[in-house]
Amino acid sequence: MPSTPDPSRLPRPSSDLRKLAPQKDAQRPTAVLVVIYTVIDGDLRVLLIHRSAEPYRGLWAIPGGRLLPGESLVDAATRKLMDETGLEDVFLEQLYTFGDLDDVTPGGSIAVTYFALVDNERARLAERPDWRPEWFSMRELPKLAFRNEEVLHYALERLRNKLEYTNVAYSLLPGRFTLTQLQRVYETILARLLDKRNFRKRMLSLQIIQETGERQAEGAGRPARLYRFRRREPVAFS
Amino acid sequence: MPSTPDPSRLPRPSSDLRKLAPQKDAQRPTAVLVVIYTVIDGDLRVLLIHRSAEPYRGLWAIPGGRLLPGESLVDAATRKLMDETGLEDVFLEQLYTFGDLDDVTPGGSIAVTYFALVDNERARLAERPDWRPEWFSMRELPKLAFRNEEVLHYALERLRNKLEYTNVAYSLLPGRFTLTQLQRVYETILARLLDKRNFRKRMLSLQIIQETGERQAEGAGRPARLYRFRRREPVAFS
DNA sequence: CCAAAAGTGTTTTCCGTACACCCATGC
DNA sequence: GCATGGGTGTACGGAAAACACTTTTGG
Repeated sequence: MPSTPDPSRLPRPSSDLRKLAPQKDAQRPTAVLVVIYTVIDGDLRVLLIHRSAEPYRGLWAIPGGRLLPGESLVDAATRKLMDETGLEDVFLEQLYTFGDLDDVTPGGSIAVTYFALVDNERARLAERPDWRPEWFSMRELPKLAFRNEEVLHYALERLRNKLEYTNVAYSLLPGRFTLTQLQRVYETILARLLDKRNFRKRMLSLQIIQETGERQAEGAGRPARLYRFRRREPVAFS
Repeated sequence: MPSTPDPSRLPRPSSDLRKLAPQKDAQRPTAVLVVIYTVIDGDLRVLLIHRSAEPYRGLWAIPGGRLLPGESLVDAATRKLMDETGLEDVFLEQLYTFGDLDDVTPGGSIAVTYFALVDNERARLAERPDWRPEWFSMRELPKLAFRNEEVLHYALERLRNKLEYTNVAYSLLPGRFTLTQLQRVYETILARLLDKRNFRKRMLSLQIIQETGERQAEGAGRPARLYRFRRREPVAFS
């Protein structure tokens, strides 16, 4: 964006700068990355892409790519998410913009990162021989390209925060779910056990979920009530 | 950043794209903007630059500019802050990355925004006839360029949040200050009155400030004790 | 002595946490 | 009838919120 130029520092003729570093640096390349999380088997997992070419061939990376002409940032993130999971109406939020991930491109590049939460049951991973997507447990990450560890850990921190004071979990669960399922999701992401009674009390008092009237039996044991989120869009508490 | 290319959607020969929209869009120009807040006379103010050239000549805009070759994002923000205020060791944090502010540059541009908090007493605004900087009350903003209103309101929201659970106020006050001064800063930013006793109890119990042993009398009235922040760097509570 | 600003405690309410047993169903 | 998972209430402690008067100084 042009915005305000920089006429303050005096002894810096902009023509000189232009000569030293033309387009290349003034227009550093920009990519959009999307950290996609899901919960499978009580395990927080992240979608990574197997790199089939240099740089970092053979390592794994957060899905992402360049902006298309005329495409907005969030549209690019939405498109990547759709490409990789087939999903669209899920939680997706800008995370952070990194200027220091890329140690390969001369002059560096800029990565605008987003993070998304998907219900594993609904996600359909793209099937391709190269640039293959795969879910990885956050507890056993493979070797990553482009300092992507940093992005993943930052995203996890944000996810944990969001979980505490918003209803983002809606995006990790099917339309109807039991309170135990919901609690498992929370426990998985927060990496600690929660008290069943306190958890239920809190979820119900926050008014973010409601009973459906339906029940679901799984194997032995008393059938569980099914609930749904009142709103399937981000809502912050208090 | 190159990261994972996008080999998923098949019928899109990249050579065609290149023809339709060459460098221009694949490397959309990037600027760094810095929202700089201060508190003057119980008023939250923001530093704006008077635009001396098109586009949006005569309107006011958030200070910002292009990245220099090899410069990191935070370095660019730090440099802008220094250029405009002469200050360096103040609170500065990335805010958000906007892709939709610029309705002038063909193909758009990307604005990575930061926000900073400065002590008005220490700030020395750049003196220049053109691109003149000036403090504006957030309650009486002038006509702004580039949808900058959106950025300012988002920044204010973040500032209010940060104020509640971090010590960022250190960056808005001189090294020594009275509890009443501190309370005024909080009230100004939060736009509501606070209870003196509860405020003091909280500030002291959080252990973020400490007595200096000094006192300060201003006009009539009992002299106030002077305090300082224990740490002049961002710290989150609890 | 009076105006002006600093400083100080107690009570109540609310929320988070700790904690253990009964209920409904399948096999 | 027993194993399995679902479902429930109460007591405690700490933090936030409400609320009014005394103290110290300058003029």
